[in-house]
Amino acid sequence: MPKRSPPKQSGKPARQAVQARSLATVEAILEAAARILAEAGWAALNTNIIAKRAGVSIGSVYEYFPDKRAIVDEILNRHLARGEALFRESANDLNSGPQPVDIVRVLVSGFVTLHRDDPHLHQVLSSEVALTLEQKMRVAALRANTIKRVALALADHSDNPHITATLLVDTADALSHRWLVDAAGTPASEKIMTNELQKMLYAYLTCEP
Amino acid sequence: MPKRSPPKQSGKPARQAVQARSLATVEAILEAAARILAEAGWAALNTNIIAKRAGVSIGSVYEYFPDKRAIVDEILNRHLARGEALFRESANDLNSGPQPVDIVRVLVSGFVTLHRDDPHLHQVLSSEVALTLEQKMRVAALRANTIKRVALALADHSDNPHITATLLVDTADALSHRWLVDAAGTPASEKIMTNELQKMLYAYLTCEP
DNA sequence: TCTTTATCTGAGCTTTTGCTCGACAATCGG
DNA sequence: CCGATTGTCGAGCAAAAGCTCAGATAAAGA
Repeated sequence: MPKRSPPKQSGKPARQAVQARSLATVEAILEAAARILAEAGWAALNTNIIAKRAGVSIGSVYEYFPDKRAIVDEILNRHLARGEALFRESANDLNSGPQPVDIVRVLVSGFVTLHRDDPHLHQVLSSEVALTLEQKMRVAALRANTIKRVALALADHSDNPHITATLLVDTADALSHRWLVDAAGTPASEKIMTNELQKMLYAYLTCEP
Repeated sequence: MPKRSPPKQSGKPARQAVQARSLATVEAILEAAARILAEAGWAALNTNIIAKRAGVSIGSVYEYFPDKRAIVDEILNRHLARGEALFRESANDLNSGPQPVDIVRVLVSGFVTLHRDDPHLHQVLSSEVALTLEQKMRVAALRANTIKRVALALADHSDNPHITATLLVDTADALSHRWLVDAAGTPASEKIMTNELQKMLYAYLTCEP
């Protein structure tokens, strides 16, 4: 007869934390994994190291995560969730018929906020960790929604809002990513560059050829 | 007494191909590795698979490459070499006091050419394979040189050529990468987007606030 | 307090995979 | 044509890393 009721019978179901200490264990595991990734990269990440750094045993890791990938997935999911939340907040700032300056400012400051968070970790996540199909679709959906929302705000300022919005969004995302994430450690002149980025997007929006 | 003279004594020196058939073996190995990366990603790449797909034995792989990483390094080095060659060619197009339109056109078409080559492979290389410090420095140097060259051409068209050139280069690189590499398989409207990209860069260069 | 449930432990099993090595085959030089 | 050199082969070794499990400990419940 089975000795334990809830844990697992043959390698599958992960335990759901209920007591406070187990909650802390889960967080310690996630934090340890994130720090190892940020400091040493994906190649250095293994479950034994995670357990040691989190101050728990390897067994505990597998009580809460079915496998190694699930740990990284949770880190990734939390980042995506922050992006989605930030999108919802920023969308409000585009409600009352904003002018080009406002649109550009909201867009750039939004991506800067997103990319300022734990740059080393996200550098590794974006350049060393392969996303699952589901995660790729979630990223694509967030991008599509952002473009759609910006296109709406651009209705009076462009004769092809969707294309214009695509340029604005992709540029703000890619450049803030490059300066804040890829160049993490080269603080250079974040202020100057983001300011210049706004100038470029504004020029694109307002200048007639 | 040692049986073989050149091969290796204790695991280090890789053989240098001299006969035609061994040259073909090396190319087959590199091609197989590239195809596996492009089709299945870094996680699916192992030396036994590479050998099988290349139609050679695992022993042959280690005759020409000291370890697995060296195979990927060679693929990476060839791509970097193409980028550097393309830079030298394009630099010539910026010699005779080019106008903003010319500068933008050369820049965008250069990055488009670079990113059109084997998009799936390079998507994996840029999002799953960790670069060595040396490779990162080589990429940084190429970027710095490109910016410097563009800044020179901009001398008469900007009061801060270096900052302006940084925006132009990083934007052209990042956006063409996103549309041609990340979105590989979504051919969408490459023509339209790169055209719009040129419009944006041109507006930034020529419009006064 | 005593039972039950929740959580934690870590030695070690198992699988994966990078890589070696001794033998064999092809090509070349003279 | 016949050594010498270059190139090929693939079973299997060894290390790394993912993961399991039986039992110990802590908290909750009665």
